[in-house]
Amino acid sequence: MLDIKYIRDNTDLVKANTKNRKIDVDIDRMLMLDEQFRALETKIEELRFERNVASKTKPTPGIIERMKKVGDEVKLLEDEQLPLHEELKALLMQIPNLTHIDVKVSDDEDDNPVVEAFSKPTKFDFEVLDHVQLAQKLDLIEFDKATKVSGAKFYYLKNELALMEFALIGYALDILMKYGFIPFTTPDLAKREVLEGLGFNPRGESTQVYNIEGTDLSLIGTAEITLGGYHADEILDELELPKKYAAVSHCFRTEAGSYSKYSKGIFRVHQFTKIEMFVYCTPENAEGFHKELLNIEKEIFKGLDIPFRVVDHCTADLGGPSYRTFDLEAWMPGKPNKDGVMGDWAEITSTSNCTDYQARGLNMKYKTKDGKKDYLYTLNGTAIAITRAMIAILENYQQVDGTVLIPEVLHKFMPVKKIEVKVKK
RNA sequence: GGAGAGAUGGCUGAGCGGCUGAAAGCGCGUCCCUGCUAAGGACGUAAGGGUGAAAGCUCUUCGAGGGUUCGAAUCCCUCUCUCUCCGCCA
Repeated sequence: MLDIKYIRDNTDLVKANTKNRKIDVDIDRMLMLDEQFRALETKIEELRFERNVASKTKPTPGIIERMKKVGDEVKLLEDEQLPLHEELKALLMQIPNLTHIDVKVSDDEDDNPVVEAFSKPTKFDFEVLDHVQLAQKLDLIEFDKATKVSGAKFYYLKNELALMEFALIGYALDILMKYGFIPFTTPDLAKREVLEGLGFNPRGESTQVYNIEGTDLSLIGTAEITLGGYHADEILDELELPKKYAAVSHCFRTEAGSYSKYSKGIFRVHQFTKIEMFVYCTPENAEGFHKELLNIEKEIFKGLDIPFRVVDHCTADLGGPSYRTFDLEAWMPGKPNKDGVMGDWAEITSTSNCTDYQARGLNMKYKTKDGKKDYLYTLNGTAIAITRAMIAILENYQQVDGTVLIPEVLHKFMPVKKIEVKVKK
């Protein structure tokens, strides 16, 4: 969340930013609630002060009578204050983070400028198949069985593709270790307060989050949640920064309201495996680490030899906590573009600089040598999202003879170099 | 799942209705003495909020939430977590 004092002092700026982000929050109402809340707070404090003074010593019967009234009045005012505070907080949490000066202002969420294009789309001299067709021919994914067992948008990975999950994990972790990331596996469930503190909304109408009935737990949609909650309510020493973490986790998403979006095969699913990078650092280092995260993502996909480009999220497409977000989009030969022609770019990774927005939500600070305290900056980035990477590999590495080659960098992590049609036994 | 013990500041740990935002020790900081180390002394040292230009004044917080009371770290209820023992189990 943003600092409410900042919003008070920079109301016009915050309003404009919120509008650019296409978020509809009644900021005037929030400020009005804030003012009422503080006015009540002052009254309550005066009464409590009176009571505290009286309570220092044994009171006379007269004072006891007076204090009974004071107590009742405090209670009354508190009851009046509570709903104000709740609405205020709810509104405050809806206000998105500030936006990097270089981010394109646009109200079209597809209007993300391409900032770097590294390679040309893969060329084929035969008719390409999409990953669903390839997976079927090569017996790599089971959709029908998954539907039977778990429902739509679930899948079983099978044969070489099941092995490839572990190979991709091994490959990506090797690179992350090189950059000094501490490897983690984390819980797949997290508390509501953690999700909310990080700027995820587990209860809204179009929530992406699965909640566990009868608990305050949610299935995580990304390890950003468990890595971001890791230092909740802590004050870190500046000397131990940065903290660079990388976690392998399952990710669960309801995909509510995403029916119109491209969702063939394993592109948009309820569950997948992902390695997430997360960095805690000081404000002045955040931009540098954002670049580093992006560079690592690029290194991973350059190594896999997948054509990709980098886009810079426009204001309409930025998530609430993000100050700036870059995506890697891979070339997916089997994905139809908006004109219905086969082949399109599709998101495979995303890295965000969340400045102090998440740290304020979870009360995470750092302390300098001279004892100054301030909120940490947090950044996150996808090292590899397994299903999306698999689509890119299958579709870009398909051969004229119907086989799929395994990227060379994965060879040391897998016992096969080529995916072939299985002989039925 | 059953039985018991516990949860207090950066840490250890006292307090068990009012003078306790909290003894003592450790740690940390500033200064003094000594000055090669080691040791010694003085003072300071929780977080968050309101108000204020600031100094200051003030409120809240002793796992969380609720209750009793003029007054709660202290009493009552509920929950969460930790530890020990038993059971079960990958």
